[in-house]
Amino acid sequence: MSPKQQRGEVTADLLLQAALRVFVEQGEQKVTVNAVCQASGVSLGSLYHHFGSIDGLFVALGHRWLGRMLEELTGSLVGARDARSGIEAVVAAYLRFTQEHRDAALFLHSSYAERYGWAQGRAIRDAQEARLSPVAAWLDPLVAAGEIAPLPQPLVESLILGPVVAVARRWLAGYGDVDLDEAARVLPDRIWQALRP
Amino acid sequence: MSPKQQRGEVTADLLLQAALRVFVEQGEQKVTVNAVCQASGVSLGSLYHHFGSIDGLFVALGHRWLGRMLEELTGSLVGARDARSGIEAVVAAYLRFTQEHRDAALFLHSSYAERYGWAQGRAIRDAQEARLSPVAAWLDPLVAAGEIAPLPQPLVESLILGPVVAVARRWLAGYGDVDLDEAARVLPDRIWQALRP
DNA sequence: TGTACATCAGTGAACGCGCGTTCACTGATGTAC
DNA sequence: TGTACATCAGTGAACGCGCGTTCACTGATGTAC
Repeated sequence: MSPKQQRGEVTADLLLQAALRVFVEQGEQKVTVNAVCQASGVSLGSLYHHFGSIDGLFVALGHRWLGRMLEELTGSLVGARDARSGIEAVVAAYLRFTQEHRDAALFLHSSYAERYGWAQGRAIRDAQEARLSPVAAWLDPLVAAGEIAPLPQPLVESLILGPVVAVARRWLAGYGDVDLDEAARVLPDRIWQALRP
Repeated sequence: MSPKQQRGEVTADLLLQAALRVFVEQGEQKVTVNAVCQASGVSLGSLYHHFGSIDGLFVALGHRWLGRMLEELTGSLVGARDARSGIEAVVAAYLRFTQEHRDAALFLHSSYAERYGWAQGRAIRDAQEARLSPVAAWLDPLVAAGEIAPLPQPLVESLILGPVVAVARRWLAGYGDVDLDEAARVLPDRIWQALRP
């Protein structure tokens, strides 16, 4: 299924880009094979050649952007020495990604993630755990070392990512009542206050 | 459109219940007119008589449950004297609602809310503001009085509801790694630490 | 370097299915006198 | 209390549209010798 020639890669990329564009501009319901083909200039047959089905296209789109998002989060944690700086890094990375890839962030925050998980059955578990994996893996030793309050891991994660996701969703909704830069400045300290031992 | 006879109300209720059931059991995609009619034992024509369209049914379902949820949150704040007790009340109310109405909570946390908003155009603004309205209205004077840290209102809301929503979503996903009762016990204090002046 | 062949990539007409919706109708309920 | 009538509620066959998918085919690219 993965392209073996360069032009194949280009075509697949055109389709993925078009799918995201249609999703953002026209809504999830309108992401049909015809709409994507028309928006990309690629033929119907090519879509099936590369992705097998419209669901396959969705899965590939989610895979691509979830992967890129995770890279950002993982990368942001590499240089973090203590809990505080790590929290700051993750918050900043999440909000920066949201700002720089608004379309993809809208897609990732949509119901797609759920259906993607459902369709994949067990994969929902892995996918979801993978999603939080870099953050969770980074947190575990800190909680054990007493640098973070002794709470169950899911609660720690929720206290960190919950406010960030909420702010991101609000910004994505486009009310204009949220400033991501300000949030990146203000939130880490507040979140840290919630987590200190 | 609203029923004028008792049996009409019963029928409409059967349809709303069936729609939620199909949504939870078979997924958003499968909530079709035929599926809902079959699950409810109500005829196709009746669905259209009461709701006008499948979208109308969705809108009514969202309206019903969003309303009930807001009632819970609003009610929980009536007896709250200070910021701490208010936070505790809201967190408890949100998690209790999630636990007691798992199906409805799944629906409310789905992408439906977004499409509902999109379809209604401007109403997205009102709906979303209405959603946070009880909490926001209760917060404003507290921030002004210096009982809560001087942050923009959206950030305060995100710091309160963000972790709660994150925990609720995680519980709804069914990994079984989250205990809502424990969360209701632990989270309020942590959230309060994040918000104290 | 040239030729033959296999594989990959791209195309678009055609198909069938299931969706949302309509409509003409029957039956139940409420109301006026 | 009884009767006539209007409105509300319920029914399901029928329709048309657009969806995802298939398929037989052409063209491009890579490879073996």
